[in-house]
Amino acid sequence: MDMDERKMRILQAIIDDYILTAVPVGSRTISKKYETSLSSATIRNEMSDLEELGYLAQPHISAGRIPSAKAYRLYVDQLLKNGWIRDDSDDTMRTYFSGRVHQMEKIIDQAAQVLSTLTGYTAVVLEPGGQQPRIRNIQLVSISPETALVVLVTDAGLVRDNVVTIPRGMDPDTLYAISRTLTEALSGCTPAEACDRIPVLMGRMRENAELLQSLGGIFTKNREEPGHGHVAVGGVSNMLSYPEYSDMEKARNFLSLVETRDKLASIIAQQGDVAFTVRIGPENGVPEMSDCSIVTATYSTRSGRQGTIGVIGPTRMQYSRVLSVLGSMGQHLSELFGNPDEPKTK
Amino acid sequence: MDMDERKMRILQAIIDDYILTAVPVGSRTISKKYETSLSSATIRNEMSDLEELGYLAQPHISAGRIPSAKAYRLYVDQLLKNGWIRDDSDDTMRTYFSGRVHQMEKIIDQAAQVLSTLTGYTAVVLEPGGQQPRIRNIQLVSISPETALVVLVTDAGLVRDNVVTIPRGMDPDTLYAISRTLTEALSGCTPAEACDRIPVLMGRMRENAELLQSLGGIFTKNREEPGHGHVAVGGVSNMLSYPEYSDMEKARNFLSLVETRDKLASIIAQQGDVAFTVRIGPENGVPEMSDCSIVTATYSTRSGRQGTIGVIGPTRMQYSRVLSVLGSMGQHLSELFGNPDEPKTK
DNA sequence: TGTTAGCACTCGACTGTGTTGAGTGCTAAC
DNA sequence: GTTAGCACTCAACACAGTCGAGTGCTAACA
Repeated sequence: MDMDERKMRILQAIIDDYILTAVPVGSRTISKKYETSLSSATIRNEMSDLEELGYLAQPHISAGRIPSAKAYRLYVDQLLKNGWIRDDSDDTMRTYFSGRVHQMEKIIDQAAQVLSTLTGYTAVVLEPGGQQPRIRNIQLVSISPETALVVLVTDAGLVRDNVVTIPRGMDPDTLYAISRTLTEALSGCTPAEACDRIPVLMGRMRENAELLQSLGGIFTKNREEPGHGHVAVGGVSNMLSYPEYSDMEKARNFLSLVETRDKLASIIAQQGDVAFTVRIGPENGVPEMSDCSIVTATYSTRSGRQGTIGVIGPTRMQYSRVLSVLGSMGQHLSELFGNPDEPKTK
Repeated sequence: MDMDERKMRILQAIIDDYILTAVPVGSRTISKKYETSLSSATIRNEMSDLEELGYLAQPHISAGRIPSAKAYRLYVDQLLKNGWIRDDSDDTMRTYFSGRVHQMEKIIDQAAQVLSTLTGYTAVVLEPGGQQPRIRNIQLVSISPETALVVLVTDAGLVRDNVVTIPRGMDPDTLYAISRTLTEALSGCTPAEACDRIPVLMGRMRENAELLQSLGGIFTKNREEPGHGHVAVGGVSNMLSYPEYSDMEKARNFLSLVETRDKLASIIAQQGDVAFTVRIGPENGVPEMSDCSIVTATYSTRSGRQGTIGVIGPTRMQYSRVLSVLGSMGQHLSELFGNPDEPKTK
């Protein structure tokens, strides 16, 4: 027994209907709404075949069929092959971003917000990560007679601030001089490399050994932290409106998973550099999410670092819409981070 | 009819039992578990009186009584008057904070996490706000030939970064010189004041007019933003485990309220400078939270700016525990922000 | 050989009916 | 003022019956 074109059409109809209603779909429904030229009995036979092939499942004997993960996989693969429909959301995307925000974190927050309202599911946006960021500038800014803030500018525009103690009474000019020396010595390095160069610098700047030590600590910390950076989440409450989450226990598990950002980030983080990743149900490997699908896409910054955007929804999510919205958003973010417009000074 | 001491004891017992079980409590329960010297009939009479006084309510005629908001109010007022019990969590508090983190945002995130696990409810921590922050230092850090990052250090240690365009080819030393001038001119100002001084500076630094204009934009933006700063939330999933949220619609409303951080912040933000605020049920004025209680406390930074920490739970929350934990946390945070230890350089 | 009509069967969802038990209010006695 | 007793109420639960959507199978038809 093989998949012929008609079986394909029927499967498609079942998936479409199930995505819409979340109710097991029966043969009569298909025969009346989709394949009007065929009787329900014929559909029944075909459905029986489809079940044998593993594309359909029956919750119980006297209910309709629901698509299996395998069916969704087929569906999505076809969708990706044929090119998803790019809808108008691409044009309207920019209208969702209020004004011109230049802080990466804010943009990411907003992106998650927009994604979730546009899709109706839960959205996650990850700050660009991947390869180690490269230091571009180091500045020591005094904040009290004894402490200074270390501002680390990396090529992602990302700022990591940390406090170090400085010798009492060190004046701003000295701080600046040190900052310049440090920047010259370490710009272009990853935190890990910077850490290795500290001993070398120690020799050159003997008088500030203590300070350098502190800096070393900061670099190691940055290296150790897998650091998914900022993780923005939006539309968590959306999930509760889907019948698959009427079970409180499930909802709770989902929620607490989403709350632990680190875990969430490592689930979403996309490996490889394909445009889209679609993980359906059990494919995502997270037991708490065995009946969720995760769709991710990437965006990239000017310096080539990659960020991930993702949508989490029930397995019966509207894949085509989600893919389209994610595509647009990815492109939009890439633009936004790729060639930053001059700030709006009003 | 008046509240006598026995009525008080019975009311107390009812509240205690209801907080524990969330089940309407009947006269027999009280007579057996709390007031063993009285028969259920006597309790019944007293309960009838208490209902007339507005302290108890009956969900339906043949069920036990549940405490009204007024009862909780009495209960909490007494609790506050007698001084809440400081439990050991004060000592153990610091063990919950992993290592020594120096980034305010991280600390706040962790605080929300700790508060929610310690209480079992939803916790919210607000960055210090209140009066306008005062500028302490301004640094321009170049990030590309044409753009610079404006690092604003305020007395809260808070960093707000924004990007401005700079004249092409401006070298770091010039940037530093400008930074120094700016710092000297504006340190001690609030963003609003700084904004007003821009025109004056314009005269002095004619060659950098454009840059100053951009800075002005940043200041106004900071002024306009009511800016509750960072809002950390923890333990949202906790709420789903309480029977009062078994109703999906309610849970959804709660969740989406918590998701809109701005709204949440303005609800939590505590006015006045009392140590604790307890808003019970309808008292909090938020329709979506009419059956939640909100308990808040404050902490303060070295510079006297105030932040708020809060716990949101069902009306029948364990007020004494929550108050105690909030008290400890407030003190701990104040310590943390008040006299920052030297960073751990490993 | 594929399609269709018909029929028996299954089973979840819903409905209506008791039954139970926790709880109350009231009254009368202590 | 306290308590025992009694009638009453009402949510929760269990049980049985009905309904309807859906299936599988068989036989007839093109």
